[in-house]
Amino acid sequence: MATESLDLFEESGAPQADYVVGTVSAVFFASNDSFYKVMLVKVSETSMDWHEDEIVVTGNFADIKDDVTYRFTGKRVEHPKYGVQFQADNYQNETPTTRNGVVGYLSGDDFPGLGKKTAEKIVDALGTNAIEEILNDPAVLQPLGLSPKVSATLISQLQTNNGMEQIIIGLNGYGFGSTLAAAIYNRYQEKTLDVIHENPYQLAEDINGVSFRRADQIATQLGYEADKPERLRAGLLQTLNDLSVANGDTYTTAKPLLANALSLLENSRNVRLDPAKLADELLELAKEQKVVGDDQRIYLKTLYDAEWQIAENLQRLLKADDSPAKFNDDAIRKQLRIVEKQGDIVYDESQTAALTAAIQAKVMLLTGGPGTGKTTIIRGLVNLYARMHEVSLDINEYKEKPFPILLAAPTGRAAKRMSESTGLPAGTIHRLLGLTGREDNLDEAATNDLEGGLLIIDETSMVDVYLMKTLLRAVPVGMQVVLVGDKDQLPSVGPGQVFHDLLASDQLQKIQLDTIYRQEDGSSIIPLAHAIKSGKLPADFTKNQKDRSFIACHANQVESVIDQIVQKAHAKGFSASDIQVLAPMYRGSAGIDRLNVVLQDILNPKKSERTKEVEFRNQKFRIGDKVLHLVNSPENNVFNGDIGVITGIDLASDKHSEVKSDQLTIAFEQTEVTYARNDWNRLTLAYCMSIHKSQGSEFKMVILPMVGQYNRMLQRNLLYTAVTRAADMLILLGEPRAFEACVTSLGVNRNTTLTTRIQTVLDPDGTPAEPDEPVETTSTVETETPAPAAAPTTAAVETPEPATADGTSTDTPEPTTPTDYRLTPELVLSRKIDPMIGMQGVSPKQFMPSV
DNA sequence: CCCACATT
Repeated sequence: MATESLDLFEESGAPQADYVVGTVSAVFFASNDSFYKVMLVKVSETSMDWHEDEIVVTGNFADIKDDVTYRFTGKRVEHPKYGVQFQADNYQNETPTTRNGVVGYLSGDDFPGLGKKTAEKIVDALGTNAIEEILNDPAVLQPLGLSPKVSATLISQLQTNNGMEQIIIGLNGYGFGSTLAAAIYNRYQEKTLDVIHENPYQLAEDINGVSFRRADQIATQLGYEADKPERLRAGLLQTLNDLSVANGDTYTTAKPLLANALSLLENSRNVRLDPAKLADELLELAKEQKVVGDDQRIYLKTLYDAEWQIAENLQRLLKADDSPAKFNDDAIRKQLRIVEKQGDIVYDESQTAALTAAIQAKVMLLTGGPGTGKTTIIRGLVNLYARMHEVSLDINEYKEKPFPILLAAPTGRAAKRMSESTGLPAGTIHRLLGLTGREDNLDEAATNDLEGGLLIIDETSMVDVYLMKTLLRAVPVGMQVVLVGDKDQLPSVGPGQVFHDLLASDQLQKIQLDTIYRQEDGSSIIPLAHAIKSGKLPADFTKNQKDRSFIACHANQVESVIDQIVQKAHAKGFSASDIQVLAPMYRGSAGIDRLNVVLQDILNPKKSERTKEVEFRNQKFRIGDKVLHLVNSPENNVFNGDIGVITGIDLASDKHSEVKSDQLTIAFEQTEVTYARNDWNRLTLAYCMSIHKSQGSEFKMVILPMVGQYNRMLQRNLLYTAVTRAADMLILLGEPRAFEACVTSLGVNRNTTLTTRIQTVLDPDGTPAEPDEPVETTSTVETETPAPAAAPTTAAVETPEPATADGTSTDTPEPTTPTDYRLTPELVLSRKIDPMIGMQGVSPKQFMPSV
């Protein structure tokens, strides 16, 4: 057999990769949901300067056998915790090609009943490529007179060993590249090709990254007819996903769903389909429990359940008798004074009220804009908790037992900030729960049970419904939960607007922080932010202020105006790290990519022909460039969104170079990291960055262009987020109409029903609010918190009337069980519920695009 | 059109 190369994974971008040849003597770790493995390899040959027998090899490997010799290619890395490792990006089965090798392989453990003698006989007859010969045509064994049993074992074992390769070849035939092929194989294993033949649309349903259209192309190859029910259902699911999840909504309605699905199904095959059949398949999906209809709304089942489960888990935590220890206010104040003394801080009345409420609450929402002291409250709460409960905050004392306070955030960066501000360990929510971030289905994913007394989540506005459901499910009764966030920031990447909806439900205790502590009086940036929040630009918007100015220009002038501003600022002593240009999108003449090129030329020009420079994906990197790190690398203490400066470029082609591949060295605030060329996709120029990426950072001077070109990005919370990144100076430029468009178009406009679910579960007697006409919901919240003028107001601590702050809400009747709303097959079949899920009085004809 | 999460 020829050397087997799975060639399944991304090939190395490095000019020359190192290699290690050897056998796997132990597997230290094998991921459940990917091919990732950490293995100990007995080295027989290597290109590296390595004098030990064994080395730890990491990477993605499929079918590792302990008696097979592999050739791993990749690079040597230094893991901060585990020392030297070999990071393989490719590997091959070094299948024997010599006579002895083949004989050894065939007489090995893989082939029971086949001894050395028989193996020699086979090789003598068929040659050193005997394995390939047998696989091509098992009949070649016949003349050898092997026992039928031995011969059958031999053939089937060889086929199994090569099955994976066959499947990968099959997947390649359908046009799947290495990454997707690995994901598909991982999901179906040896059944992969059967699944695809049976129903190619299964791929679209199960595999992230396979769309309906992709599956439909395969189905066409396989001769699937256009009106097959599987096809119609797949089109409906894809459309449901496009209309809800992709927009951040948790549901859609029948009319757009059927109309869009019909056009998707018809256009991708250029056929006409019967809308009635499509409506039938929608009902079928409901019976299969893949979608749920509720009133006029249609949900993906997982999203429907997630909303209910968030509400139910909140109820579980709030209703529990196991209430947090009761303290009297005097005792709290006494301890608070000690905390103040130790922290060299004085809490004002609103902060004292906030801390006093939070220390006793089962579930507490804490919201406020930038500079309103959320971090101060978190730090104070941690210390107050330790004093009230007489627990130590020294993690060294918790070698055996769990730390009583859990701190987590949805992003690595926010977690790092949390850890820095409290001096306590903090991590991502995923890590807290033991999730890998690649789970197909958070329902099936096993999560850690949380232990401890207090859980604080920061940046809660970035948590989507799936993650919130999974998080709350893991919280034990009696653990206090404090959710901190800024409801006016950008919503989560995933579906829902959980933090907004929790606040809007009015069923949970909340603290609204309004007092601005961070900026001195006379600032006009914070009042601007508040004006934006309330939906209008201030009258002085275009007038220049001490800390803010506006320059009107058209999209094609943005480049030159920014050029001039930055030249001046640079001359005045602002460094590249002080100045941050923010923009909503990458493309276009006023997009991030273009502006980065312009800014790089001003702030870090190529000074001479000899200036070192490397090129990567249309970007040039030079020493001194400001760059953005795009993924989490906790082992280096560098996180998605961190900004650094290139301090070194080492070219492999340099005469004196000691490196084997080109390397960049980047200095971050606390650490310096070296990147081989393979890792450069983790970097991008950062003179201009997306507003989304800037969330959670602050800059001395923010330069913010806004033009009609950004069209659908022009939203209120986007502008709010950008403006609130500026600590000292804000320079706005562009088209006044674009800024107007931002404030008038509501950022928070996702269609969700979480608010209603919470109200139903926590306050079943209350007036059932009709869900969640987004405009109404938002205005409700805003009237509660009248946008303050520049004058600071106090924090409002609200305890909802029917809620359970004192843990004695036993008079609350049992909540209406959500099951009543669910469209189960039983209900459909028993005709207790009209299965037409909100389509009453609507004939499918109405969904037809008018021809 | 923008966006997060991970493994010994």
